[in-house]
Amino acid sequence: MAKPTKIVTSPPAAVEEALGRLGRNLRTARLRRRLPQSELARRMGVSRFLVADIERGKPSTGVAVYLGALWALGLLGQMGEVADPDGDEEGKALERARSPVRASGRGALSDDF
Amino acid sequence: MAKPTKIVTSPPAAVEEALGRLGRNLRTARLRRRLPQSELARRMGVSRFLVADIERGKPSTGVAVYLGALWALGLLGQMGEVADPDGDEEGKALERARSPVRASGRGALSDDF
DNA sequence: TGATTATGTTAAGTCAAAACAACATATCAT
DNA sequence: ATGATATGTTGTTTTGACTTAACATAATCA
Repeated sequence: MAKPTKIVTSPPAAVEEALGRLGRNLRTARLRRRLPQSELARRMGVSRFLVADIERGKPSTGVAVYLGALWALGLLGQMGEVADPDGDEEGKALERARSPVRASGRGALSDDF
Repeated sequence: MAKPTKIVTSPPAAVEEALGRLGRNLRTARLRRRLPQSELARRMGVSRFLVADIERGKPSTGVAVYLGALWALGLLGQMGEVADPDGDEEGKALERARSPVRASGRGALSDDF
């Protein structure tokens, strides 16, 4: 990661908490499936140390490692809702406030780039 | 990241897809809040380039950066359900199959370490 | 229109993420 | 108890993630 990124070296408490819980959840899911870290690591194509890292909620580890674990455990689907625009009530409210009338329900705000 | 981690350099399609959607969702949420990348970056304590990276769904970027963005956008709460043991039907089924009778509902499988 | 702002792009330097090996210590069978 | 398996720990090496800076190119607005 190089030049100490503050958010990674010492993340906000809420982020650390979320990371810790995610790690514990991954561990629980793995144990339920009776997979050793090494076997899950093999399926993901990484070393067993990375699996240990994510189960500890290590902040600096790449997202793809976390998502890869979810994928290998058959739990990736749950990521779909995470920042889903449809569930972002605050964001929708802000948008409504800007253009109160418009929008027939889909694809307001073109965010293609 | 060092020695090219396969799952990070070329993740499974499902992971890449999930990452892409997450990135687009983050972008949508930011735009709705009328925040430039630089301002979101400032609140997260990182450079604006990192924000651009996660909106593109870059796999090698640290989890904490993604979660930090969710946090700065007020969307971190949605992470709580991600690998939640209660929602892991397959895992619960496996556990039930191992100890068919037990379990009064809570905290089967001690996963403290 | 021109001025301001937002985002993309490139380059160079720093430093820690990740792999690997080797050993220590659980944990689980038998 | 013994043996096998799973996880933690330490140290070394490599290389790419992240930063800053400077410039290019939209996009937005008075």
